[in-house]
Amino acid sequence: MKISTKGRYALRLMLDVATHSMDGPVCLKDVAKRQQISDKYLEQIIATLNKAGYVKSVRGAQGGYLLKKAPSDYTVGMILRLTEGDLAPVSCVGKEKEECGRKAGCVTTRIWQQINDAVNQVVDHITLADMLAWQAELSDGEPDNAD
Amino acid sequence: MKISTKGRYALRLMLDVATHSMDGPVCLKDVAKRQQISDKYLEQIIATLNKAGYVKSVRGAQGGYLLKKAPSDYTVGMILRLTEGDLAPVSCVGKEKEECGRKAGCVTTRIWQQINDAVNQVVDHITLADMLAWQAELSDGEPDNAD
DNA sequence: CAATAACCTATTAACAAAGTAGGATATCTG
DNA sequence: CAGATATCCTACTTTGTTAATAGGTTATTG
Repeated sequence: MKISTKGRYALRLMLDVATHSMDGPVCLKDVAKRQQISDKYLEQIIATLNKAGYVKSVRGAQGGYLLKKAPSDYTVGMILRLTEGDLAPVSCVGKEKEECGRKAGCVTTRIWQQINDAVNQVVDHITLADMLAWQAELSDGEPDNAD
Repeated sequence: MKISTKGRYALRLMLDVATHSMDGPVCLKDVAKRQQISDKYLEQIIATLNKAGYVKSVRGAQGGYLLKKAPSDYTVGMILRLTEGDLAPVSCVGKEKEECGRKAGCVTTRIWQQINDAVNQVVDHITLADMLAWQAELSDGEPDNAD
């Protein structure tokens, strides 16, 4: 039941870009430094976000990444599903249902369905904008992890 | 975010024992046949359940397993946590918290915490007794998977 | 005593997670 | 234009976990 680093890093990456893109594109080297994540690994992760059109890239010196839309347009669910794949606890529930043959008399499915619903309820109702607000409220003026 | 076969099988195993223990101990060979799971694998899983005192074993011919308490005394959460380990989506949340250093300014933790709470809310409020009721309601007289 | 079934431990095959590595391409700045 | 910066792209490796298999020992019943 763990969320992998890919999904967790993707979320921190998006949040970091959202936080620091006031003055131009945010480059991965800086994100890597602030978030303490390998920049090479971030490269792979942002590639997914880029292909999905979640960020806009600016190549070359002084380049980097920008969010394509407003922070309030990105739910945590969107970001996690893109990077993690379906968040369903088993493959016979969720978007990409895989039938298991037993479906009819299978009572455990109800549980997986409820877990799935509960998780979605959380992740689909929190946006990057919410997280930005939390951040502001927490550090209240101080920089988060900036050096 | 997947639940492994270990946890899923454990749940079906417990439910199967609960369902079929009216007339004496339930042996793994029968569970394996009904649930279409390797009996050798079930052995390992029930060992965990046995050590935790969730089931009572009866050795020798005509032996098998029985629930130690009433079905209503086993929540899905108990069974899953025993076999899967902590259900928390990340290691810095949940029972066995692992500090990650960033804790203070870490805004993503709130999300993992909320997911954790949501999942627990589901699994800690469903018991084997509930599942037995669902089963009865579904098949309504017919045997579930019995041969 | 023979069949049954729990108990115990080790091993393995397959897969995924988590990152590394090395280069090609585009763009800005001096 | 040259050089620095930073994205882009693909392949590889390492490590750990999952999901079983395998092969035996011990206890109990008929």
